[in-house]
Amino acid sequence: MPELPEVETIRRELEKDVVGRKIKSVETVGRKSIKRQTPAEFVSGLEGVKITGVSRRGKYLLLALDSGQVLVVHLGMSGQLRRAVPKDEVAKHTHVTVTFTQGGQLRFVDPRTFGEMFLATPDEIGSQIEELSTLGVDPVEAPMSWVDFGHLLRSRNTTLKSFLTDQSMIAGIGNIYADEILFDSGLRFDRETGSLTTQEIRRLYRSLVEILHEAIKYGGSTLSDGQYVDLFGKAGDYQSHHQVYDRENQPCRRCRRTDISKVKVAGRSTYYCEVCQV
DNA sequence: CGATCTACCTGATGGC
DNA sequence: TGCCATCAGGTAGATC
Repeated sequence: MPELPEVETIRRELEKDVVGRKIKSVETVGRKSIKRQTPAEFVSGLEGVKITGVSRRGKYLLLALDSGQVLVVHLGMSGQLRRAVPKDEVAKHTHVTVTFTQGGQLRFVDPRTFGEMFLATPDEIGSQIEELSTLGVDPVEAPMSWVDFGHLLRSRNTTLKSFLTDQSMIAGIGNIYADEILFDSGLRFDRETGSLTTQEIRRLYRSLVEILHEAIKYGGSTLSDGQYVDLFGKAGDYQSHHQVYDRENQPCRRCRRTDISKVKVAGRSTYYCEVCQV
């Protein structure tokens, strides 16, 4: 579900809304979302602790705590963080409920349970925890030069889509934004990383940064299943700006001559325009 | 190293 | 109406 733009939308809201709050109590249900430590360890690491900041690396949210630990949140395919008050109805698949001393709650809801929450130290995040320590550059938090991007691109011998969605290269791009970025740059998903001209590299990097920023501006993408919503349950708006994703057999908005194609690559859908992307 | 498939889950949707 | 197959924003691990 959520890729960089959706996670960044939530990060910005958390920054305004939960930083400075103190955690009174934490309730976990089962351990579908708490996989790396016992629920008791998780709960005791949070109770009485204050949230001091919220950052993001790729699709990971990092809530800094005044205990020195970090609350790491990954939303997986279907995870949601939702602000609530205790009397609000508890949604199905609510696995973690954090209650603040000043009132109000933060709830983690995740039907498919691919998401998770855990506590770690900054040290562990930097060196021990594989997924985080091997994460590539975040293109919104730490943009690089297109020249460096070119070096990174050439360090791998694969297709553009597989490069873009490789979290150890560029952090945060998933299936939707890879397709949108490739369309915007006029490049096919199956072009080899080593085949790009200097101009194409520059165009790809410019599209990458632009698309992600545009998507953040519109609050991310909410597809027809309505799964992605922000902290307050609000859907994103960027889906109406999609040029290719989920637009199979609809006319290309650029050339207007062709219908958008959809193919399966390594089990995932890929949308593209046969005419506009070469 | 790189490509592909599987598994982890629940729920929505479409065909018959 | 039910039943079955297929699909879904992610990631890790096995296999070739």
